[in-house]
Amino acid sequence: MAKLDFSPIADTTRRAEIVALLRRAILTGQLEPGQKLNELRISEQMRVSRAPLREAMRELVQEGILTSIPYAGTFVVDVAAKDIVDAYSLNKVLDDFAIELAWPQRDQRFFDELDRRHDAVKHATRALDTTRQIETALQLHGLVYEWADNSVLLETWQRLTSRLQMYFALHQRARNEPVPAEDLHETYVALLKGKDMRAAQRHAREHIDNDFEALLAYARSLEKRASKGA
Amino acid sequence: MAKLDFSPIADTTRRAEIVALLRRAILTGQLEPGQKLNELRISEQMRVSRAPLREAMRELVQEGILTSIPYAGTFVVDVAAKDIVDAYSLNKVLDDFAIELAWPQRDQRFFDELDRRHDAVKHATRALDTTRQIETALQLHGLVYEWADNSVLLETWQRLTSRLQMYFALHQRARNEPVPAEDLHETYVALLKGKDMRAAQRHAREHIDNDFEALLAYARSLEKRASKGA
DNA sequence: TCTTGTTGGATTGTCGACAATCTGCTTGTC
DNA sequence: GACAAGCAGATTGTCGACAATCCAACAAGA
Repeated sequence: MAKLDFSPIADTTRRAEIVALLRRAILTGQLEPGQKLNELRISEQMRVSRAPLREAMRELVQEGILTSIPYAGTFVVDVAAKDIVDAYSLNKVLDDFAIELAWPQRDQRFFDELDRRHDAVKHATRALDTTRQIETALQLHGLVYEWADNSVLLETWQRLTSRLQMYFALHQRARNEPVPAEDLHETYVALLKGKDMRAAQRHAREHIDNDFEALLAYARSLEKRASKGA
Repeated sequence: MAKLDFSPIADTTRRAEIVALLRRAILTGQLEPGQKLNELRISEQMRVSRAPLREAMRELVQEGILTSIPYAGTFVVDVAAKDIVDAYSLNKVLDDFAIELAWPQRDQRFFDELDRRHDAVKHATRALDTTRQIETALQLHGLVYEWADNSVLLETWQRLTSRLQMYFALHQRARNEPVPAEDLHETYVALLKGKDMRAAQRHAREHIDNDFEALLAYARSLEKRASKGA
């Protein structure tokens, strides 16, 4: 018999597709923070009834990218500078842990996948596709989590990723400048292939700090604007 | 004007109440792992239509204590030994981080609340109310997370707590033995009041390891039973 | 006997309509 | 003009019914 791995077939429910559509819209910044989601309008646009739409929204509320106030509406979460600080400081701790767990598990498949994802980042960078660049960069960093073989950790990371992606997307849209042509992940990938785990962890922390500084500045500007508006 | 803090008024939607009811049933072990939730039956029992029930179930799926398979049903999550190991190893890392963040924030209110929650544990222990004992013990440990002033960390802890509570409840129900009369949290509370943060962190890790050993033994027995049944 | 197709019942997914609630405006009163 | 009461429109929450899907039992054929 031929050796062939079938992957699970596509999601068949409307609900799942709606979740994917909404998530994408939020994470790419098409839906802005604080914006209200009108159920009737969205359900008509998607040619779907409100039932599966509402169920999808409940999922995204629990995922942390929507918030719901009974009888008032469901909104895209507001991004405060504090949230970004919180997410990043936790991310540092988790990255440390993930690298530690994944380290002894590294194998040829890990290295191959590392290169594949790194290539994806480089490709998106060359294509000046910022949205895709953010997505692929996060997927690159997610590899150690997938290899850590800890389902709860992976799940936690995925939740965190949603927010980070949203923050990055907003940041990029706001600055609206060309993406950095140089490749910031070269060292990260090299260290993950190397023999010094501590060095890899240290680099990850610093790498995170770099991204973080730029994002935080943006977050602060957001808050200033908000307080002026109020 | 009198200084008075009003707490938010009760949840007004059926959905929220259903979520609370189901969560409680799952976390106390009234609904067993792997058990299927029949929508029609539950909605009739609760005298509620399926719409809010389904929305509530979506929330609990995202919360990680239910799993859903399209057109097949929604089930209470199965507990595998690996899951418990994963949850506990992550919990250790998070506890470390939480204590570190909360440490400089400790104030009189913190110490008062620490004592209050400790008393609650002791009370539940004396009353031989195992369910309540688990609940209060987790709330005691949650205090450092609340004081850490990191919303993402707190949220992560709360998700983790659901599972831990479920594991503990199942463990207790399975063993069905009287709860330990002695108080295991005395040292923990004392160290959190003291001056040596490292010592507190170390103790938390060891404390976790203790609970973990007992739980893991139970989890292994669960798996044995499952493989026999299959 | 094993495999394959069919069929009926049960359950989940989706829909359209109705009820409950909120919000902003208008109206009336002082 | 200021303020409270009440009304109208819009939106969310809930309901009951229908459609799509799955599963187990059974039948038919090799």
